[in-house]
Amino acid sequence: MAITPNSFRAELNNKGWRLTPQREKILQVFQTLPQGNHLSADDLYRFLTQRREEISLSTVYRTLKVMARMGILRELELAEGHKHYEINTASPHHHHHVVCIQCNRTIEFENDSILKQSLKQVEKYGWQMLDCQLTIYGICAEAIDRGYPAINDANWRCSEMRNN
Amino acid sequence: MAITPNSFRAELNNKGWRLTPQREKILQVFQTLPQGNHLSADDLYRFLTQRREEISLSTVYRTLKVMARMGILRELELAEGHKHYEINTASPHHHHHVVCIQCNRTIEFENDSILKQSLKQVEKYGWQMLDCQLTIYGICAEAIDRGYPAINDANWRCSEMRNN
DNA sequence: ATCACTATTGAGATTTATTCGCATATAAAG
DNA sequence: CTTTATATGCGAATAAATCTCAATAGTGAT
Repeated sequence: MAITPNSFRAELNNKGWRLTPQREKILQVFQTLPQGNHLSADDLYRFLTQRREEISLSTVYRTLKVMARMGILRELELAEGHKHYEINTASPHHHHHVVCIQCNRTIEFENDSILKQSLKQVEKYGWQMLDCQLTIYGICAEAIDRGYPAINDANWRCSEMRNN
Repeated sequence: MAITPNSFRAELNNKGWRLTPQREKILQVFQTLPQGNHLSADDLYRFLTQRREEISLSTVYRTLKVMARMGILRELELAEGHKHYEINTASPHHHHHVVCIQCNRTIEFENDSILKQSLKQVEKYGWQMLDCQLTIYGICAEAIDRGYPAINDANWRCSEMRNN
């Protein structure tokens, strides 16, 4: 099931696109990235150039976009103001994020039921799913201690949970 | 439960901030926005200036940020390259998005169980939730017809759903 | 293997969204 | 009414991402 250079080439060619050394390198980086790490375009560019790989920043951006469109990478919108990317694995390693908007800390968690519900949702419309991301924005315990109480507290009770 | 100018002021003052005419106007715009609409900073700026309201683009950006941090607005990351904002209502009108990465079309859907699961998740860590967003990226039926098959098709079967 | 075709690359300029700096204005609290 | 710190407006400054275009190089066909 895991993508290989050859299946990557096949998928690219299938759309009239090409496998280049740059694209292969980028795939390789993401595949060897420890579980839970994600890179920005700039992170990736620095990483590759430090390894003396020949690649330009433009190509990094272009390749990230292509791979996200193919569903190979997940484009994450955390709280830093720029995008991060990681390998888009299907269940069981598919995960979601909790982000503290005060300190930018992120926690990952897995939840297969969200994946299932998402799939059901898109199939209802006849779409194809590339990725689904549940991102929870909140305030971490430490930030609360430092005096950042959120206001919306009581609002976040589902109707069902409210009457108790 | 709905926020009023007065409760808005109270929440702002509570943090040492102020209710200004600009902030009140912005709240009002979002509150009267038809369900399902979302605005970019620029949309909002144009809308207000067309109504001859006195406000600067900087203030629009600043206010959107403040209100998102307070949990009053949801900051949406759809597929257009810039952020969109909408009122952040709790259940039952809380909704999520399906986005076509080819044509940028978005569909909303409601799902209370996602809200509940998110809440459970953050409480586990002792955090406060401001917002949770499930965003599903995919390819709409029309785009598939026009020849944009996604590659990841078979990957998106949960282990459970695979063996049938 | 070679060819022709067209996608891709690299480098730098450019665009677009968003933030910043600072002087002025103005809510809020006493 | 005064004080004080926050908020505003304007334009300049950043930062991320995209575009331009000539040169390069995968691909499929011959």
